[in-house]
Amino acid sequence: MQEDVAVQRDHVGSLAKGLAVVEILSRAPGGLRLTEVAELAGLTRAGARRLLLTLVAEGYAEQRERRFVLSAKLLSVARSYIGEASVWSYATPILRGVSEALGESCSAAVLDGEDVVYVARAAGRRIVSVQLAVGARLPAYCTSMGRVLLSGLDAAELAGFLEKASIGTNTPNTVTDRQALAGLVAEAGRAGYAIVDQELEIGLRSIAVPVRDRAGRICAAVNVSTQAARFSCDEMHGTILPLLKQAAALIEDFLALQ
Amino acid sequence: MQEDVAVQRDHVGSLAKGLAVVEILSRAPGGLRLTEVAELAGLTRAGARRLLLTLVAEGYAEQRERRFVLSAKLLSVARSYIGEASVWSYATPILRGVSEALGESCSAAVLDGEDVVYVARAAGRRIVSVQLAVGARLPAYCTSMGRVLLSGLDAAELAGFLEKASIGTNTPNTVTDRQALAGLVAEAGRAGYAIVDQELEIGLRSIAVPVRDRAGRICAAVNVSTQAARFSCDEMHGTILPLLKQAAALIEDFLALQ
DNA sequence: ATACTTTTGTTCGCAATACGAACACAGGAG
DNA sequence: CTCCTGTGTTCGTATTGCGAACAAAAGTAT
Repeated sequence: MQEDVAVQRDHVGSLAKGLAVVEILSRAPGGLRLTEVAELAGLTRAGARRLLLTLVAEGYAEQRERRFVLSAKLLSVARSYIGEASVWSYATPILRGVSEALGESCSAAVLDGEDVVYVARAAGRRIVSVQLAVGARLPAYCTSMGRVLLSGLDAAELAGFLEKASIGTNTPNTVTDRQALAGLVAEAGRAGYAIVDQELEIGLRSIAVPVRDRAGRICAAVNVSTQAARFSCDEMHGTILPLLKQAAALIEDFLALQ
Repeated sequence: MQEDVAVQRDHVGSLAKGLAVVEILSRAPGGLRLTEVAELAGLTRAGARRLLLTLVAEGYAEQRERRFVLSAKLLSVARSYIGEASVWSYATPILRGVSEALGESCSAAVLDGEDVVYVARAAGRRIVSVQLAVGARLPAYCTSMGRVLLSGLDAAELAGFLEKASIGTNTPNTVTDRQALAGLVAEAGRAGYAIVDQELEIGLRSIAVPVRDRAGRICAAVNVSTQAARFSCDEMHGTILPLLKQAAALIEDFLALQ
C-alpha cells in the first residue's frame, strides 16, 4: 500500500494517458475521431483533444479532416531503438527473461537440413540443466523445436523430409514411425506448439512454439527444456507455454521491421 | 502569434517531455543513467526521474541497475502501423513482386518532417543492394521518394519546407540550390515520377512514383533503388517506371476502399 | 432549401498535478 | 577508510492540465 502511494507520487499521469492514446491510435489504422478517442481512453473530450493535439505537435500523429492517425514517426523511433541489431542478438534478452522466470534453459533454433541449429540461448540457473550452445545441432524429428519448424513445411517438403531423414531410437519413448511423426508434426502445426517427452534423452522434456516472419512463415522456434522431473506435460502447457508465446511475439515484432 | 498561444494552451508539456525522453532512450542502446537523461532532455533530475519511472510503469522502459533502457513495447506498438490491417501490409507483397522482377530493392515511404520514413520494403537479391529497413529515415530533398512526396505539398507548404530544411552536399551531384530544388519537385509533380541520380550517395540511383489516396492527394511514394552501374536513367524510365506505376495503382486500389 | 443533432473548438476559473529544492541515502573511486 | 557523485525521498507551491459551459462547425434528415 505504501509502495503504491510512492509509485503514485512519481507517476506522471499526463504522460501515461498520452501513451495510452498512442496505443489506441496504433490499433486504428483508419484513424479515430476525437470523440472515439475520448471514449476509448476514458477521458473527457477536452482532455483527449489536448493529448491528441500534443501528439500532432510532436509529430507522432496527424490530423486528417476529423480523424487522428498515427504518423510514421513512431516507426522511425522504433527503428532507432533496434538500430543495427540482428534478430538473435535482439532476442537473447527476451529468452533470458523467460529463462529467469522459470529457472530453466530457453533457446531459439532454425531448421537446417535434418537438424535444428541453436541460434540463441539463455541458460537456466539449475545445476542440472541443458548444455547446448549456440551452433549446436540436434535432429529435428525428435525435438520440440524441430517438430514446430517441420510444421512450417508444405506437404511435399515434409514428406520428402520424413522419407530421407535418419531416424533412430534414442530412448524407449522415441517415436520412429514416419507416419506417426507426420501426425505429430501436423498436430504441432494445429496446436501451435509441440511438447517432446523424453524422446531425445531420458529425463529431458521440452516445449516449443514457432516464430513467424513478416510474411507469416515459420522461420524459427523458441523452446524451454527442463528435466522431466520438474514439470509435467500439463504444467508445461499451463505455465511455460504462455511465456514462450509472449517471447515469440516479441521476436516477431522485431522481424516485422525487417 | 495568436496561433502560437492557442497551440500552447492545448499543449500537454508533460507528454511532450515524456516523448522526448523516449526518443533519447531510443538512441542509446546501452541505456542511460538518470543524470544522463536529465541532461540530454534539459530537465531536472527529479523531473526526468518521474518521466522515466512512468515509462517503466507503463512498460515502455526497464530499469536495469542504474540504467534505463527502452523495452520492446515500443516495437510492439510501432508494429501496428504496418500491421495486418494496414495498407503497408497489403503493399509488401506488391513491392516484392517488383523487387523479384528486377532483382532490386523496392520500397514505400511517407513524408515525416524533413525526411521520408520507410514503411514497407522488399529487398533485392543482389549482394550489393540497398540496406534500408522499415523505420529508416532519409532526407526528403535529395531522394526520389522525397521529391515525389514534396510535389504533393501546396505552394506555401513547399516554400516553407525549402526555407527550413537542412540541406547539405552529400555528393558532387547533390542539388542544394533551393530554387533548383523547387524546380525538381515541380518537375516530379508534372512528370508523375522522379529520378535521383547519385545525389544521396555515389553509385545510388533511384526512381519513385507517387501513391494517391482516395481523395487524390499524394500520401506515399514507392521506389526502386539500384546501383547506378546497373540501370541508366533511360533504362529506369523505360523498364522500371511502368512496374512502379503498376504497383502504385494496386496500392491505390486498396486505399480507394478506405 | 431548412431544422435539428452531433461533434469539434474555445474560454476560463481552479484544483490537482507536476514541479524543483533540499536533504538523506547509496554507490563508486581512490 | 574518506570523499565525491549519483540516486531516492519529501514537501511546499506554482503552474500546468483539468472539465464545464458555451460557441461554432459539420453532419443528417426532411
